[in-house]
Amino acid sequence: MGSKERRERQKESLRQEILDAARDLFVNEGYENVSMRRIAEKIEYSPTTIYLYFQDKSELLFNICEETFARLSSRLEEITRGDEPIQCLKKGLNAYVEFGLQYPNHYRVTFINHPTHGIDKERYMHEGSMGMNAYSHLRLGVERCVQAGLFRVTDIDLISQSMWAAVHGVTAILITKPHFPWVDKEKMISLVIDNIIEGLMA
Amino acid sequence: MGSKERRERQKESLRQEILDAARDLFVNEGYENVSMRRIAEKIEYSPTTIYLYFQDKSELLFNICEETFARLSSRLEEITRGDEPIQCLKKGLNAYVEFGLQYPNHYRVTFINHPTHGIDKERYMHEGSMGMNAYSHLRLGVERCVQAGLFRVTDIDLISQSMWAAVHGVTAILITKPHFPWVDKEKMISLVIDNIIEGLMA
DNA sequence: GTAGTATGCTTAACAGCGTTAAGTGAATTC
DNA sequence: GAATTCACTTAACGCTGTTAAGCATACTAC
Repeated sequence: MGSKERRERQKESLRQEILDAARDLFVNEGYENVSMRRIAEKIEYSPTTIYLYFQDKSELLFNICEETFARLSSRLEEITRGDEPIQCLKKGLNAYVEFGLQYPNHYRVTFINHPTHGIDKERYMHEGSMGMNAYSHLRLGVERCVQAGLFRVTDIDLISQSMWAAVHGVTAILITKPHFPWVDKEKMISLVIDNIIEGLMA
Repeated sequence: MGSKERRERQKESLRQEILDAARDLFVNEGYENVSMRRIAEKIEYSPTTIYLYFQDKSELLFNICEETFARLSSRLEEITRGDEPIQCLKKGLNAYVEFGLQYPNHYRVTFINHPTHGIDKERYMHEGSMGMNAYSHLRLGVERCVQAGLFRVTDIDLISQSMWAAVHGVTAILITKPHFPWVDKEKMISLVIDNIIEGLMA
């Protein structure tokens, strides 16, 4: 009796269809500018159908973000496999920024926008989430530099967090202020990364 | 015939009342979580009355932010009047972060949240705005360091922008991710600022 | 002093939002 | 063939920012 499995497959396929439609709209128009009704229209179902597959709008987004940040995570993993720890770290930080600029709406939602008074403050960036996964790659890169005795500071988490803050700053500000008269985006990214690492080296 | 002036004063006073109510709500609960109806309730007028004094919700916020960032600007001005250019710069950057953490909702709205597809992308941070004013103070501090020959890079705007990006990063991430297990917020702020300046010095 | 107008505010409504309760028609089970 | 389950829809709730229209009060002019 394969009918049960067939129906299972159909359900899964609609679930994916919803996710695809939502991703497309979120990425191109931004989370806040996309309504459940518009997603429903795109897949040609009624709005309420979505709620049979996802708890609410934010869960849609969460799934899409985890998926995207899994890609960042594996990208970072490749990079940090290199030999020279300082160069790896630089490349990793650079990849982080480039990734954010490549998926500004994902980045916006995951790292820039409101936890405000919401419940799901800890939905993203908790133990085991893809965002945390990416952070742990950065941490590993820092650890290697510290263990090689390359830095004047030795608190690995302190360093990692300050680096994250700095690269987040470049990424976020370039995304949220695209009309500011930036001298040269690439130069600025490099300068931030170089300075923060240069400043750490003895 | 002072009646016209009296009415003028009354209008101005209600305008302020609206602004005060809106500021209080925005700062304590966040822009997105406050409705026009709630502001109206607080001042005991009908919601539509607000529209006789302000074009829309975003204009309310804009006025409040300009007001707040004027304070940041003057705070920075005091600081950057000091003698030792590097110390001034450090203090200025520190003051920037502290200010952001002191008024997280103002900061959020002005520097963190969506321009998305809106019209008023250039409402904040344009020539003559208080945000830009604050930036120009930072720029002045950098200029003094460059002219004193203290930095290995000499492009003043490039340096200023990379510094802004870095301190924005710390500020923003501490505001938006308050539940992340930060090692020590103050230490992280210091490390970012120290590193970025250390990295620039020859 | 009264008619006419301008001012300041309110009531009612529009079009949209996320979300839920109730209902419907077809497929599956017994 | 009847009962039940399943996938989905229709209608609605309560909220949002915002606008159009209306209604008193205060001011102006004759």
